[in-house]
Amino acid sequence: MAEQLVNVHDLVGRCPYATSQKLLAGKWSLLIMHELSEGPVRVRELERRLYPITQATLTRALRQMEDDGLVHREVYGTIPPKVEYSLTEVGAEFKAVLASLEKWGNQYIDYMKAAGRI
Amino acid sequence: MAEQLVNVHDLVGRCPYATSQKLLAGKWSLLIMHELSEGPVRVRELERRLYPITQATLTRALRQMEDDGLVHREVYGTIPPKVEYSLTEVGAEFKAVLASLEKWGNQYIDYMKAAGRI
DNA sequence: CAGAATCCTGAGAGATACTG
DNA sequence: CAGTATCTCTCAGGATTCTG
Repeated sequence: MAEQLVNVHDLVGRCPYATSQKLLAGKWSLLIMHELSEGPVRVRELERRLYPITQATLTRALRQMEDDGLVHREVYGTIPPKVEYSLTEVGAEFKAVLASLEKWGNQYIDYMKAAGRI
Repeated sequence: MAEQLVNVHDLVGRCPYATSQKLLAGKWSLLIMHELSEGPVRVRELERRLYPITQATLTRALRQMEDDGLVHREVYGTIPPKVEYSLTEVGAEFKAVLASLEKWGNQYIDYMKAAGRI
């Protein structure tokens, strides 16, 4: 019996780690999830908070995340236009991850500072 | 008073989210953390589990993570060579994040399947 | 077995200008 | 204000070869 080598790319949609990696791959997705974690935010406001992200990049990221089912896009038919992004149901569940990530991130920062590596 | 725009890149080393994003940015870091979460693993074994990662890419990633203080490299002066990677103290703390990520990842997969989007 | 050294490619992100 | 359309460019990652 030859050893079977599993291609990890094929695990997206099956393995929670491979899937998460894919979803969070971008340079901005994690930060966007965090910004939306406390409620809907308008595009312009996101742009400010994520400075120096560019409009094109932000739009691309948000659309991708919408396709991935993480965020919801709410369009108000007003002039001037108003669009708010918020977390979907599954997206909101991600807040648990954000919480543990925040905790660990702070531990990490403290640790590295104490070790003089920051 | 002009509005101050904070550059999120400057938050690395201060904000837990910006910092985590930076650390997990790579295509493989999250998966490597997971593979090492249950104990030391030899390079060759990592290569197999992370197929189709290339040797050069794996080495680069591991060295970066070593610099970041996430993993430890143990060299056994034997012939043939044997090198094991393991999580450092802070690296091991990351297992809490992996746990919540695993939970969420599975929720996500189930949710998307139920919605027929996978 | 582990990894160094090269070269190369492509996808993602930045910059810019324009529209309803 | 939100979004589209291009174009450019960087660099992370892939492929390959070589060594102790």
